[in-house]
Amino acid sequence: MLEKYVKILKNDSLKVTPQRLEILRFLDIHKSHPTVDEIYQNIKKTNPSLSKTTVYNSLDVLENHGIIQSISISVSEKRYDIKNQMHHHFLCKKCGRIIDIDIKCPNINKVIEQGHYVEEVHGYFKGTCKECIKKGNQ
Amino acid sequence: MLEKYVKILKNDSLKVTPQRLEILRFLDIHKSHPTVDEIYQNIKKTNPSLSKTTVYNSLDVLENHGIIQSISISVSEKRYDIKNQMHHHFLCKKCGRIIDIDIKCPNINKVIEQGHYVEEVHGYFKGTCKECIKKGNQ
DNA sequence: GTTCGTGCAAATCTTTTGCAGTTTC
DNA sequence: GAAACTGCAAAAGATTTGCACGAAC
Repeated sequence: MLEKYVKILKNDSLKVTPQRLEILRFLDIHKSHPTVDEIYQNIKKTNPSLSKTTVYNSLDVLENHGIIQSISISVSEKRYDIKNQMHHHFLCKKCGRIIDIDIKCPNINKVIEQGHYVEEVHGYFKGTCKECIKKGNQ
Repeated sequence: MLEKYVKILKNDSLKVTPQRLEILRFLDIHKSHPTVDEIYQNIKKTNPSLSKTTVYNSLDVLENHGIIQSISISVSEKRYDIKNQMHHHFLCKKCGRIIDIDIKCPNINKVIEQGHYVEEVHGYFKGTCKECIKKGNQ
């Protein structure tokens, strides 16, 4: 898995550092849309010298190169996600989880018709997730 | 126009204060999706005693009662918007404007089919707006 | 008169900046 | 060896909290 990211970093002429690889590995394994602090705290366990500044720097660089994306689904902090095939997000207001929604890009053609050039589409849905409904979680 | 909002506040058994009315009036007139600070600075001009805490408090209350909505289209601060009929948002990466997009709710049925209960849908599009394309704004 | 809202100051939390030292290529 | 990256400490920016006073009903 790491070879894939080594290749991606090199292709973008970014330096391959252990910190960047750990962040990418973490995002690849944990599809939980973690916050900056969650990423930092977890990687710090095995790399105690890690600094939060590096996490911020790396996430910025990786996002600018389109390798990861940030999700700002109106919770206090930003969350991050590996940018694989296009998908959207559902925020459960009951349990707070953010769930991937794999549907086609919503009416993008209508926006293009209006004359704008569209590079990104983010669909954010909010409500109560399937599991919370089952559990009767109010 | 203010009568409309007096009625809405009373219906929700919220107290009708000049601060809340001014905030609602500001959001109703300026469809520019202002930040907390923009709202604060503008209303302060005519109501010098206004405090930013009150702006935060009022926006929270109004959002929780579904009268306004916040937009977190991955710019640093939250932005606010009167919640009228469903619409989505386009962020121009060149000029920074947020433009209302009046299209039908993107594939919401697909999400409902997956078993979730959907209350809100926010479509965020990013790219270059019509005007910036015309101007050749890079 | 009671409840709710406002405004101030201080605190908290997230993110950014400047810079010296280190690593990558 | 040059350019890029890391990590620390300090700064900045946004938002929240506690609380006394004031306004709304």
